[in-house]
Amino acid sequence: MATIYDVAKAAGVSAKTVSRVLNQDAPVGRETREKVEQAIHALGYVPSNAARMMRSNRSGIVGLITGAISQTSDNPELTGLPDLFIVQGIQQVMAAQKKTLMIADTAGSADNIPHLLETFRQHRAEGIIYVADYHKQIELPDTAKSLPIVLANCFDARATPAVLPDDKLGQKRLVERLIKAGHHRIALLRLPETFVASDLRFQGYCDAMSEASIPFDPALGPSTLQDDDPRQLGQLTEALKHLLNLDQPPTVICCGNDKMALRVYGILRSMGLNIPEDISIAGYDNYTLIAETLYPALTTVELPYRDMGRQAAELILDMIKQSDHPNEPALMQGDVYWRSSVTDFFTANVKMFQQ
Amino acid sequence: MATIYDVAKAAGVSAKTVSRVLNQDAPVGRETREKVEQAIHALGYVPSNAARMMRSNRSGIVGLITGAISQTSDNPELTGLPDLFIVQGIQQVMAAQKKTLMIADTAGSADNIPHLLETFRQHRAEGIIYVADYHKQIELPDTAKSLPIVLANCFDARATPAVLPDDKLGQKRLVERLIKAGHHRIALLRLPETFVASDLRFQGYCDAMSEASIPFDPALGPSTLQDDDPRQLGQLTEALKHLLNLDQPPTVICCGNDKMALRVYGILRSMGLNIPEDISIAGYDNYTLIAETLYPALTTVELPYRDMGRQAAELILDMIKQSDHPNEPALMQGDVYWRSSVTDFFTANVKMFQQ
DNA sequence: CGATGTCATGACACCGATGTCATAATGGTT
DNA sequence: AACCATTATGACATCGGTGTCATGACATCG
Repeated sequence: MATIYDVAKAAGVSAKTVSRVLNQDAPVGRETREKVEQAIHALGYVPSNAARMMRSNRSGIVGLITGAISQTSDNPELTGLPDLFIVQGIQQVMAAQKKTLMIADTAGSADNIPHLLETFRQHRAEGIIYVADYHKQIELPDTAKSLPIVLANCFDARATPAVLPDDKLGQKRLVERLIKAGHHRIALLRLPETFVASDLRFQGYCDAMSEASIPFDPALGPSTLQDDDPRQLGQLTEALKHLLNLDQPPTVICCGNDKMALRVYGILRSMGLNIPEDISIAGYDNYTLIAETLYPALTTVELPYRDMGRQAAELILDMIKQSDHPNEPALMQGDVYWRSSVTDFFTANVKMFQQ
Repeated sequence: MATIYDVAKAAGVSAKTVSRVLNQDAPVGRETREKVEQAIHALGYVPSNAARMMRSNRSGIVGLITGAISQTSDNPELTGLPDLFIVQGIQQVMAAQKKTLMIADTAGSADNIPHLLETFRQHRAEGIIYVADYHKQIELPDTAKSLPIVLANCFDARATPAVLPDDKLGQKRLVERLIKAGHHRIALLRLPETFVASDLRFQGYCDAMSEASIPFDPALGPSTLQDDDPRQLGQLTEALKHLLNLDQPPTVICCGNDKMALRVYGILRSMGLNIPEDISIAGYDNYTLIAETLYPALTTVELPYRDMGRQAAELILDMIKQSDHPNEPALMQGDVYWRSSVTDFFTANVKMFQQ
């Protein structure tokens, strides 16, 4: 590998002049510059980041940790899907700022974290972002104190700067939109309570209902499911039967997430019900693979992963520059995606009048 | 940040002795070692990778590129989902070998690649892995010649070492398993022909059929869909109607992927058909979010992403060590996941006898 | 015309590790 | 006792860049 001295010799100048050409931090004669540039090209010279870093003490590296961090063992199948969007958002900002992202995965065990941090420190990473696979509380090891750190899609008890989805507002907006479409009997199938999002979305649901002066009906509200997997199907069937057998059954069911909506589609159809003619369905996450593939396409709320990534990246860059960090987590808003799984009674009426 | 000299001073020894303690490459007196270790701990000293690298010239860094690389513009929504599993597989191997992964994304444009490579070179990455989001052919810019490089989930015309899913064998195994379950009339809804996997899986289908001496029926075989999105629903409905109206309709339909199977579920149900009582469905990808969530759960073939990642990582490490590279792409096998969306006539018979 | 300022360039030290070589002390051998 | 091998340690150069300072050549200004 060619060095700056090789280039200097080839161009007949000093190493420092080559350095100046590279960094454009001091005037260089046009003729000299061209000679140097030719030499660089001819030798295929690429400056060594390591050597640069030795003097400047600025690595330009940001560390990124994904995977398990809390002690509660997650479902390994579940992890790792949507966080990629967060990583992409982070990448965008980092690339624009000429920072380099160094990525590491806990491989499912929080025990690896200290070692990962050690590696990042060796590379003199300027800051660290930890990305969780879904909105949750975590606990960082004490080792992670010395470096600026930002949490994405998670938070801890020590008010470490965090970027979170605004689940409350998202659910509220969805329910508001449903009400605007003429729905009053709105059921909510909640995620298991172990999920932070479960309670927040329930609050959003309640807020929207009370602001529209629709009294809260316990029969519609708090159906909470226990497990995430196989047995859920039975619970879900029970919950749906319960809702459909009410004196005033709901006109729309909000599912805890798009995956649950996918299951609900299947169950309702096996009961012979059509969506949205017989009942409307909404999800949460805007997991496009599901939401857009389902027939009819699913009305849902976006989890703004890319925005969260971008925000987290900008936050960590700020913290690196000014070592000044916010106390409140940043809440990122997600849009409602209105698709054909929900009947809009007013649009329907308009159509009827037009006919 | 403390340096090795700070540690040396604190411990009352020379820097070189600290270095020896760190690297355990020469004997150090027990008492001295303990003093040094205490000093390291007290100062929170972490050796600088940059300084190390200057002497050793071994960075321990492997570069990873994800995202668009070919000129054909991909659907940005589609990209970036499953490749994370490949990245996880790579990570596992790298962590075990104490290598560090530096990740970069093309942000949807192949034009960024030269710049990414430049960055990797600056960090003196020892090799590069490029990960594609689905099995496809790509073309690397000429810049990517000097470094060892491995392609994962893609290949090029220059026989760059690659790791690919064995789509042909996967489809063959699935069809063999279907035949073993008593199916003879097996339909195949192919992916659009622009996908490399489309043809390979068709070959696998043909191989399995001919080895079982089932004559190829063009009415069942080559339904190829055009687009990936909205209009597909219409095409899919047409194709299904065509299949169901045959004199001898198929007993099972193999879908190009799990996403297509998800659509097929919806269409068939809106036609009033039950799965698998009226007709069996199989997918491809083992996209668990779909395959396990659907009711009934979907029989499908795994795309062995984690294995591919591991294989790619081992390959690049070999190439770094021995600069000896294979000419044939490594084909990774994926298992058949047998779930309840396909009727097994023999198991069914056994049950009937037992009743 | 001398003083001052800007441009263009080079010499040299330094960043923080580690490889090489030197040195001193210890213990075992002949 | 003289010699050698081994252990334990330090001095110093070096990796490849960049910061600091010095130098010479012009141009500008009062």
